[in-house]
Order: sequence, then structure tokens, then C-alpha cells
Amino acid sequence: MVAGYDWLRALHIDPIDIVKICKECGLRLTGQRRVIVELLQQASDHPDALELHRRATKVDPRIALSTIYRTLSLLEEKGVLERHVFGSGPARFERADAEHHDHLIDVESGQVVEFRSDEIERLQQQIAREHGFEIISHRLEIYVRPLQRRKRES
Amino acid sequence: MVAGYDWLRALHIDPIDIVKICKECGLRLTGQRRVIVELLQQASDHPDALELHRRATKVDPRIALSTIYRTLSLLEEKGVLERHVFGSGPARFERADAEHHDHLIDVESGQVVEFRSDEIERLQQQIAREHGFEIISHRLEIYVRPLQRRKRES
DNA sequence: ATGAGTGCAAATGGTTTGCAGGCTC
DNA sequence: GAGCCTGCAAACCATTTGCACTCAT
Repeated sequence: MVAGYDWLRALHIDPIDIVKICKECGLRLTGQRRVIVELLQQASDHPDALELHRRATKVDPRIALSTIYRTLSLLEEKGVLERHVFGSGPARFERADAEHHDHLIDVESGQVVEFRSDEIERLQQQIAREHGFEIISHRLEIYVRPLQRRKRES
Repeated sequence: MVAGYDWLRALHIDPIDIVKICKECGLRLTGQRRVIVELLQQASDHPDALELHRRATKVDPRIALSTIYRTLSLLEEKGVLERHVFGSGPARFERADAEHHDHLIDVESGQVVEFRSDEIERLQQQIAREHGFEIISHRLEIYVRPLQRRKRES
């Protein structure tokens, strides 16, 4: 267990083991990769490449944006991360969870809330099969606004 | 009824009335807009801007790509068209249907199949409400491959 | 010491925009 | 005629890539 991530254990989420991943894939374990993975480990806000670069440069001011992009693509390819494109914005990343989940995106704040519906998953399977397809992946994004307001269209 | 679109009537789909739309919105009815709308009227393949430009230049070789983009954005804004971004590809467009629908995307051929599930729509409403949100819009894309194959991973 | 990985800068690709002239109203 | 639209070219922005150098193995 990597020090400082005991709270992850409490949530039954294993931290990304970048050491193991690199070893298994024949990749080199560089300082940059450590930093990027650690930042994503802690992030709960689905940051984009530029935001990750901002955070990374605070740890290592020499890290290049292109390295961020290369690392993100690499780790996505290895199944360690997931890439999401919400609306017309830049790609945003999060650690790949064992359990797939979908997203509610608050268009007013940009905040992202994760959810999972086995019911919806099941219906999708059924629909794909009815059309003669098998599912490779899917994405469901619900763009929302907070409900509690009383006034209309401000 | 616009000549040549009787088949639309048969499907209970009203053709886009660009004349009416322009009149209502105070927009000018130009030849370019007519061409673009007509092409989208006929298209069943969710074309992107470049593809529309290709088709449009066959009717009017002088039409500019930027005009295509401007018109598409304008008509999307007016609610006449819908814009979809599948995977990392360019935006693809279709006429906005009265009934919302979602998409199955065959990743091998790029073919898009439309479907609608009231059940899924209902579940989404429920989920959003449970989280204290109201839905503004949503998108569900299921990336698939044909099922009929017997071999695995070619 | 070897070559995978990096930083930097330049290239890319889809889309947008500034501007001068053209065409609808 | 006024000014909305268009064509053209340049600008934009997220992302990718070529290249020489660095550093993990």
C-alpha cells in the first residue's frame, strides 16, 4: 500500500500501481509518470491536460505539456485511465474504475457527478443485441443544472 | 409541401422549412442556406462539415467551408439541427427530430443507427432528480461491432 | 551503452474569425 | 441602400509529432 492512500483502501479502490504497470508493460518508470499518476490519483475533478500540467509544474517545473499528453494517451491505452470529452471542451481524465460509471455534468459549474445504473446498462445490452451488435463501449452523459431554484431562466 | 419530399410526409416527418425559419428569426434566405438544408434533409448518414461541403460544391462550386460551419452552428442554435461528436472524430450533423433519440455507432464501418428507449429516458430523469438536478440535455452513445461473427478478435 | 522518454518547437486538424465585397430584404 | 452573408485567408485551440538530448534500465 502506498503511503498516504489509506483512504482509498477504505473505499475499496486500489491505487494505481504505476510501478507494476511499467514493469508489466516494459515501460520505464520516470519521475514525470510518477507525478502525473499521483496527481490523477488524488484528483476527484476530472482534470484536463492543461490543468494537470499546471498542477504538475508545481511539483516539477520542467515537465512539458507534451509529456502530459503522451502519458495520458499511454495510460489510457493501457486501460489505467479513462478519457472523457464533455460538450465541446478539452478531454478530461480520471482513473479507470473497475466498475464502469456514467456522468452527470452540471453545466453551470462544470462539476461532474458519477453514477451507475445497472438497469440502464442492462437495457443498453438488450438494445445492442436487438440491432445485431455487441457493445464495445458506451458513454452516457447527462447535462444538468441544480434543481433547487424557484425562479425560472435567470 | 416541398416538391420531392412526399416520402417524408409518409414517415410523418415534416421537412425543415427554411423559409419559415428564416422569416421567423429575421435571417436572410440565401442560396447557400437552401443547399445546406436540402442536403441535410436528404442525408441519412450524419455527415460532417467537410462531407457536406463536398456535397454542396456539387450543387454550387462557390460555397465556402466556413459558410457550411457558420450555417450549421446557426441552425443548431435555432434548434433545427443536432450536432454529435462521436469518439474523437469531427462533429456530425442531423436534423433535429421531434422525438429525441440516441445512437449506436458501428466502430468498424462508422455507420450510425438511431434508437430510442423510453425506459432509459425515464431512468435518467429519475437519476438526475435523485442527485438534485434537472436535465438540460443528454447523450448516450453505444459503440458497437456487428454480432454475427463466429471467430474471435480477428 | 542503448534506446525509451523527454523538452521544445513546429505541425496538424477541426473549427472560428476578421475583413472587404456581394446579395437579400 | 443598409447591413446581413459570404468567400477567403489568417487565427485558434487542443493535440500530435520530429528531433536532439537525457536518463532509466
